[in-house]
Amino acid sequence: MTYTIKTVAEKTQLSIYTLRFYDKQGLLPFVSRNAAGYRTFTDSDLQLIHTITCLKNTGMPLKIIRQYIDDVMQGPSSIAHRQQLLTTHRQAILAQQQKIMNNLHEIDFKLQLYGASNAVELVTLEQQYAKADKVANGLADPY
Amino acid sequence: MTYTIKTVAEKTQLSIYTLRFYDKQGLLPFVSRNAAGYRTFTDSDLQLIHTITCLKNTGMPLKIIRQYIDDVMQGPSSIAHRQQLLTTHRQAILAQQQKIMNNLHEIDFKLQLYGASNAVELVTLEQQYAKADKVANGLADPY
DNA sequence: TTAAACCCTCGACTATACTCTATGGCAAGG
DNA sequence: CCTTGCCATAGAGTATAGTCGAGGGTTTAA
Repeated sequence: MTYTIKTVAEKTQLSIYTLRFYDKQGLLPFVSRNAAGYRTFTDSDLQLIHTITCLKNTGMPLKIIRQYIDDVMQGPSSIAHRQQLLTTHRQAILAQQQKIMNNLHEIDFKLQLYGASNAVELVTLEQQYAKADKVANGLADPY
Repeated sequence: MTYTIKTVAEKTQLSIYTLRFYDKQGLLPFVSRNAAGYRTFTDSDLQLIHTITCLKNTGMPLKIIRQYIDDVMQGPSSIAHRQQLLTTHRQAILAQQQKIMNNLHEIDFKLQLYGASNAVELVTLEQQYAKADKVANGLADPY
């Protein structure tokens, strides 16, 4: 079974433009062409594109994804380097998740404030405090 | 207590350039200027900048952050809109976290593969499959 | 009072990741 | 055979989020 770029675009939720762009960036060296120069995708290609989107979705820059793909093209000799790339990336993901969770808690705190029965009062007070902070320092009130 | 842009940059881990850029984008309408036109930050300003980085770190585009800040400047009358913005954003964060977790599992699966005692064999096999997939479809072998 | 260290704006430049247009070749159905 | 639709490349354009340099005013400390 082989697929045209259009079919792959539908299957992967990537636009045709993006697929061609990725190819231009060296992310799809594994995609063969037919006699007419058309990209001809196989199932194993889809697997690799899936891996690429996995890495992209977790925030890996295309440059690094390219390194990983280069490793894949090189075969088993690059396993150690692939491990290094993915392990480093794994750490980055976890750190990022942690950071986001902390920030989410602060957003939840705000939501709690806005959802309180005396929200108007609290928000007004907050603004009064900010204004006072300006006035006390001889600054114009921007509110 | 007031702070210069340099001090704020140190405190917030944002560059001076970024702070000025944010101001230019309308994210810091609450920052007053002194007689010489210098930005003069108060503690309440730092609080708001903290909120901005919270939203930015969780992936909110500057355009939307600006809407939120505009709400804050408007006072208590915008509470409903702030709630709407933050609630929507909260959903987006959670969806994103879920997606990342799923992708992380796949990366972990790869790492497990590369860490297996017979990793070389498995990776070789994988590549053989991919090659066979090409050959079976009359395509050139890109590996 | 003057030099170093800051601050300002404006506008140009960079990086990343697409997105689209122009131009032209190939392919499948009527 | 020819039109419609899909494929190709090159290169320009867009969006987002900064980053920086030039030119010029301000503050501070020796």
